[in-house]
Order: sequence, then structure tokens, then C-alpha cells
Amino acid sequence: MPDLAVDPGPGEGGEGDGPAPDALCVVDLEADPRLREGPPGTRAWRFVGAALPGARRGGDGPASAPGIVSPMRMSRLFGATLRTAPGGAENAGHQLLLRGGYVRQLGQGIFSYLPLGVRVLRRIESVLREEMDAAGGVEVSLPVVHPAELWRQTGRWQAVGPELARFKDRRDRDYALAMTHEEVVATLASTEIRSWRDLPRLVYQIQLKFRDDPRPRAGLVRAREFTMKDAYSLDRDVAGLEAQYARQYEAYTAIFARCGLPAIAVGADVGMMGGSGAHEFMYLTPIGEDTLVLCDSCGYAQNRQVATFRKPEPEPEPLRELERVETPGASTIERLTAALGIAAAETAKAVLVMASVPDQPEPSPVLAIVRGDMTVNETKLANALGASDLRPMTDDEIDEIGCVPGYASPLGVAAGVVVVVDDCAAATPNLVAGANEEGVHLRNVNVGRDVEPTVVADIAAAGDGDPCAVCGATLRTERGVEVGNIFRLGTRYADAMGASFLDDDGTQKPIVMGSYGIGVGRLMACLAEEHHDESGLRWPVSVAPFPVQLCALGDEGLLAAEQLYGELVEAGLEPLFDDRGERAGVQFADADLLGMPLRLTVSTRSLGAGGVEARERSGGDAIVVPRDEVAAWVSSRLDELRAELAVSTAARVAARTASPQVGVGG
RNA sequence: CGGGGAGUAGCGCAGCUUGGUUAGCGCGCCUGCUUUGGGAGCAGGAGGCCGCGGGUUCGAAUCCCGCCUCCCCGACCA
Repeated sequence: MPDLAVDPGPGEGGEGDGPAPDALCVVDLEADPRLREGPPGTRAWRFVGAALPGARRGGDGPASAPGIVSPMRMSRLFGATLRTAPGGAENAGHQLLLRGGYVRQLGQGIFSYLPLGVRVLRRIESVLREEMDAAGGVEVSLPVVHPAELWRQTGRWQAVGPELARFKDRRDRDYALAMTHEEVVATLASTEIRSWRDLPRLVYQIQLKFRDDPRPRAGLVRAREFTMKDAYSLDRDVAGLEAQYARQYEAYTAIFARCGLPAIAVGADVGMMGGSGAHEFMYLTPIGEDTLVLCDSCGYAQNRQVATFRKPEPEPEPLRELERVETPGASTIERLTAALGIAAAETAKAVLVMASVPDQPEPSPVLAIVRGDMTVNETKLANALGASDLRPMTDDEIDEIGCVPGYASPLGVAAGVVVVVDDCAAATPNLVAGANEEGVHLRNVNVGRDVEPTVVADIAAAGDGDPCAVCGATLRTERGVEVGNIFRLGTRYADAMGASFLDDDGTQKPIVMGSYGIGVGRLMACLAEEHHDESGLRWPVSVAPFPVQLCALGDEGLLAAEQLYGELVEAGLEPLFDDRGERAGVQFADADLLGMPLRLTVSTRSLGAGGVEARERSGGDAIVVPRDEVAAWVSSRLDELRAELAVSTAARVAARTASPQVGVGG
């Protein structure tokens, strides 16, 4: 028993070699009868914890990750379990995280993590660190408060809008809260990277971000303040970027597999990041807000924002004379085709928007044309225009450019209106289009002859039933949550921040960058969504806050459990010990709710049966493990669960990516 | 930002239409006794600026005005 009076003094038991004092106190204070009498005093807590030699035992985490390898008594846990979820929590995963005392909401999109939640985060983070390190990464920690100047240099101070939270300091200088860290990394690189010999590099951090999301929702899935693993690759050339990009793709695949999240990579839009190509890693779930376009035949997978499809080849026919046709009340494609007895594919649909283009002070009017059997994809349209933002035109604005709602047409539109025509509409002859006149359409409109498009591009949305652009098989859509992404940034940030290096040919060249993000809290939320049942969470062994929960029933059970707890701790198994002395039902219900992979129960009954009852949260019958084999059994069962995880996660992915009609088999 | 909904005890809710005793219920919490393998029973108890501010009234949780916050649906993201 350690001497309570010993004060190790500052410095000892600190960073690196010592245990996290609080974690230890929890274990050893309680074992000291002197401290069980009343609330432990601050002195005793601090001194006992710090004075214990070598008290952190076992665990597989590195010594630099305090808090990961520590057991816990529920009597010391902070955070109550709730029988009913707070109102407003809609999806099951979020409800269970609230009910289990993992997280609490503080404000819109702002969350506190309680001890259990923190432990899940730490587990995920240790997977992230291992994979980033394995990919050649080095960890940094970058500021959350950024001087505005940084963002002005890349133009994003103006470009990103209110999602970037801004404030002034006491001297009226502008600052931003970090929503991402490209600017800071590029600035650092400009001083740290001098020669081609300093490249390639990969820096990463696990750091807070703030994005003033216009609409946070679904709990941790879309928070405003969130923790993100963000990595940045620095390379000499595009070939180097491609190599690191591929390496990150592999690392991400490994990360999600290890965490037990069924996620797939899809091609994606680059959004505000800019650059030349990106992938998003999507958790496949109906609660997802993104729509993915998938081909079961060839594996084509893209976010709908950028997905393409094989458009029909228009029948060639001679161009006929333009012809007015009265179409009273036919202000929609549906009514128009009914009125004229033609197919939607024979019509042209006009969509009117105002587009904000970064260098122009005022948004410009845009008239976009697709065939009536297709719909406009706003992201594609924005990309075709180089626009940062699109919004629907108001009625006044429509009037101003000489259009009539429902009969809008590129013919006779005001000068200066940007006309974007989908490539398929441009190639289809003799379309029926609006006449910019109430109740009147035009037959035989031909792009090129009657309409002079500013841009011809693919702006049509792909969807269910469209033919795959690659193999022609039928595409289908799936919902997903974006849990990670990887961007090829190129030299945009290096150019802006002056981050260059001296190459071996004696010339200064800009550093080629990539950036790679994973939302840690979002990943946790997705895991809760994926791994639960009606009674609670069912954490994958790799991310569970504790691998095993120890329940103790009755006085005899409690006594035996105390000893067993010590043995498990000794064996490095990090048990969560329910030492509250609650009734069986309460303990079991909480154990189910909290969701540790294994549950051990010690009671008069189990001891009479020869040992300890063991049960898995994922299901199956309870078994009795002989008293002196428990630690070994737990250890080997956890190993098996770890091994099974990758397989079961792969199966979960397969179940959602294979086409439904393919039998699963026995 | 547009549209809809909600703020009453730690959590979930009723009361409000038609103002009027001390603002209720379930769960949770505290004390005692009994119980003790799937959220126990009995008894006793604690806990409320009824979101905030103003107004109407003899009197406001309740009616009126303003504001704040949160949730949901649409335009945006890890």
C-alpha cells in the first residue's frame, strides 16, 4: 500500500512515464479502506495517484496516449444513464449516446463528451494515429484561432462565406476560427520546407474545427464544433502527390475497417477546397444526407454531385423550321408533354438561377437547359460556371431578363444572361422549348441554330435507372454520410502562401499539396448508428470505451468481483467494473445500454456453477468460465473478436453494395 | 435564410382553449424498512424566476407584444 503522505512533487509521474493520476486514483484509492469512509480529499487523491509506481499496466497503446489504458469503476464515472432520450434526438445512434451518458448537447451543433464518449474518441484516435504514422505521417498541433490575413491570402476570407466563423480581438483585428488548416500548413511549409530533399512530407493532427453550419442536425453527425483528423501531404510534384493520395486511400480503407464502419470510397466534388480531384468515404446508411450513384456491375461509385451516366444517343433528323404553338396552362414538362402528345425527351427544360462567381461583385443570371427527361445537377452546373454559389432566381429577376416562369426559354432572353446547355440537349434536334410568352411554346428549337449557348457541358443529374457511363449497366442510388475525404489540392495553397522549394534543377517550385480529413465525432456517431440494437449500443471491440464490463451481484459477488477486477487490471484488460451494488436488472440494463463487447457477471449463482458468467453483447448464450481462467478467456476472446471485426465489416459493406437480387447464400 | 413545431423539476410529459387555492404526473434523486439474476415494494422526503423582457388584469404557466433558445423540413459539409 502506498504511503499517502508522500508527495512526489512536480515533475514526477508526469508526461510520458507516469500514469494519468486520476485514472489510477480510481483504482487504488478505493482499495484503501481509509478512503472509503468519506469523500476523498483532494490531497489524498492527487498524492496517491501520483505516488503509485508503475501503476499503468498492460494495454496495447503507446505510453504517450494517457487515458487509454486504464480501468474504471462505475462508482467513479461521471455521467448518468437516462431511461428516456432527451427530446429532439431523432436517430437511434444519437439517442443511445445521450442515454448512455457518452455525450451531452450544449448548444446547436455543440457537444460535451463525457468520460465514456472521450474513451471512444481516444480509441478511434489511436487507430487514426497508427494508420497515419504507418503512412509516414508526423503529428502536429495547429492553432484553432487564425489571423484573418492567412485566409485573405488564399482568398477564402471572401470566398467561403458565413460558414467561416469570424471575430475581432480587443484591437479590432480580424480572426477566424479554424474550419480547416490548409492555410496554416502552407504557411508553415513555406518556412520549414526549403529543398526537394525536405520532401515528401505528411503532417497530421487531431484538432478541433468550427464550421458555422447553416443547419446542424442528427447530433454528432453534423455538429458545428467537431474534432477532425486532418492530414496534409507536401510533395515535389504531381507524381509524389498521387503516391501519397493513393497511400491515404489505403489508410482510410484500413481505418474504417478497423473501426468496424462499413464505408466505401466514392468520387467527389472538390467544393471549397479546390484542386483536381477528390474521394469521399461514405458510411452507407439511410440517414445519410448524400446521394451516391453506384454501379453493381463495374463498381463505379460517385457522389451524385459529380456522377455521370451514359446519355441516350439522339436520333438524327433534319432540322425543321421554328414553329409557334399555343400551349395554354402547360407550365410544367408534364402538362406540356400531355398537351402536345410528345415524350419528355423531346422537350427542353429551362432552369433559372443566380450564380455567384468569385471575381464578380454581383451574381449573374444563368439560364440552364437540360432535356425534359433529365434534371439539372446544381453542383455540375456550378462547376461548369466556375461559380461558388447558386440560388434560384426571384420572380423579379426572372422578369428582368425577359423570361416568363413556366415558359422560360433561351430564345429572346436578355443579353448578358449566361446560357448553359447540357450536352445531350445540345445534340438533340427539334426540341420543344418555352417562348418566353405566357401559354406559348416553340417547336423545333435547335441549339446552335436558334440558341447560342455560352457553355455546353454535362449538367444533368444521374440517378436510379440511368445507364452506367463506364459499362452501361443500370445505376442505382444509395444514401451515405461522409465520414472522410481526400483531396488533391495541387499548388493552389502553396502559390498563395509562397510555399516553394528549391528543386534539384536549381529552380524554385511550388509545393504540391493534398489534404485528408476524417471527422472523429462523426465517425463515432456513425458507429453508434451502425452498431446498436433495441437495448443499447454494441461497440466494435476496437473502439469500445472498455472491452469488458464486470457486473457484481450481491455481497458475495461484489467481494469476488473486487478480486477479479484486480486480476483483470493486472492482465491489462481494462475492465469497466460495476461496483455500485445495484440490483441485477439495473446492472444488466446499463451494461446493454453502454454496449461493451463482453460482460462478466460474478454472483453466488455463478460461483456455485464454478466461476464467472460471460456473455457477449453481440448475442449468443452465456457461458460459465472457471474462476481462475477468466483473464485468459477474456484476453483470447477479445483477440478473436478483433480478428472477426474486419471480416464482419467487410460483410456489412458487401451487403450494401451488392445488388439486392443477388442471393446472400447460406 | 424561408417554412413548421417546441420551451413547465435531472429526463419524458400534462395543465394553457375558457386567467382564480399551495403548478401536477411518470421515471430518476434522498432517507428508512423489506427485497436481491433483467430497470423491486412500501413509507416518508427534496427538488420549479412555468425560457427572458414588457403589457393587459384585482389576479397571468394560461391572454397580448417583443426577444432568446432548441428541434424538424428545404439551399450547404468531416
